[in-house]
Amino acid sequence: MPENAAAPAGPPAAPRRLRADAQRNVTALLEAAKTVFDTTGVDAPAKEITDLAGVGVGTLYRHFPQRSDLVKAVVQSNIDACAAAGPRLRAAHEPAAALAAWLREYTELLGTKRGLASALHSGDPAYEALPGYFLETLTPTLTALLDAAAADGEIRDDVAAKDLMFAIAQLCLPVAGESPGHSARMVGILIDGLSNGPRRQGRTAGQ
Amino acid sequence: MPENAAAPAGPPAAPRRLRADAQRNVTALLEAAKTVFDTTGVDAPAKEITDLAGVGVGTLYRHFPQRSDLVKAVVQSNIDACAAAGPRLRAAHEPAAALAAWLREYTELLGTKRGLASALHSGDPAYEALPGYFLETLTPTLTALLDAAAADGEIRDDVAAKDLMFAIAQLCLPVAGESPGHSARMVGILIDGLSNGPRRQGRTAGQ
DNA sequence: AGCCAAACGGAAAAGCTTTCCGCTTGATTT
DNA sequence: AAATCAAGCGGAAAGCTTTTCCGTTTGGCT
Repeated sequence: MPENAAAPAGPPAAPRRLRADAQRNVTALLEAAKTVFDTTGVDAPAKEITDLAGVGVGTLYRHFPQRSDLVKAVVQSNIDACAAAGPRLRAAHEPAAALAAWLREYTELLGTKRGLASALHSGDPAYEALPGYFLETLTPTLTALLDAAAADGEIRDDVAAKDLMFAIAQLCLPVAGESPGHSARMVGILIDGLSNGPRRQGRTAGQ
Repeated sequence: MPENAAAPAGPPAAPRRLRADAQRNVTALLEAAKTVFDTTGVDAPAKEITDLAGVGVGTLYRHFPQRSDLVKAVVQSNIDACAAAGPRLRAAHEPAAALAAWLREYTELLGTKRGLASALHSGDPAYEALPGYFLETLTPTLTALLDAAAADGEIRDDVAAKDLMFAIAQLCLPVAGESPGHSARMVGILIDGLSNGPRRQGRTAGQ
């Protein structure tokens, strides 16, 4: 029963329509936070984010009452972006290629956004809802991609979206002493393993 | 002037022997931290810990220069305790029973000490060494238990310690919307699956 | 134009971690 | 047993961060 309009993947939960400048600031903050989290880490001081966004701290805390609300919003935004990539890739590529490309994007979501993994596992009650959001948002996307590729006969049809998501998540867990690209390489092999067709070289390994 | 001395499984790294009262305080702090982390969470203020331990903050920071050092020490202590349980259980029970009991202890280590999982996955460089310590310490313990039970023919002999450890760790990852006992139940099933003997009821399910 | 609630900025408050230093005390020597 | 003194202690204060507060600005509306 969300009756409010225009809140694509909003920050916390917007009960009323935001003023134009406020909406702009929220977007700027989210963007800045994404950048800073990737650069300095999730523990970066709020000041760094507000400076980059060009707003005062008061503005940050108006929209994200707690620091964790901002982290949560960024993670959700990353998840949303990954989900949105599904239809886009499907429109631009053949089913199997779209699937492979999306899985690489998903891998990157897990591997490069350190904040995501730690938020998911932190045990902090503020992030309790995230794993659920993660699954609810991404499972349909992957299911659609899998179904399309399976319908074409390009890949095996006995893999459930959720299983694949978990398996890749598992592969992306950081293991002490492995080079950074290790996870991506393993996932590449897994992706190749989905294929029904003849072995192709360089499809998932190269960029 | 021999400055090297015994440091059983000390806090950070003790280059010289501690004075008796200092040793007592370190122990008290570790004990207090364990309690507080389990109660209030890993983010509990240091004050709560020093109060419970009955020491001043200065004392805490003398022994654990950074907050993360204390967390690290507690995690290591938990790992050590789990490792120490191996020989103890082996002495007190038959091989297969000892193995099952130890795996339950290991499950508890993963499941109830929220701090461990989040420290392992946090990405904070302060905890980088922990996954390695975890494996190095627990793998030999489990290997010994497995070998003993396998030698008796009580369990299958085609399971490597590391694989089992990872599998259980995987089962213990928190999944949104599952009851708290879910992980333990699943692990119980896995443990039963190791057995070569006739199905027994209530061995791993009950407490 | 003029109104005013929404939104802003940033100073101040609150809270945590970490440092500092004068005082206390366990161990050692005499 | 007393003296000595470096190791160790406690807690006040410094340094950072997050969070609150409030006077000022401004977008949306009439």
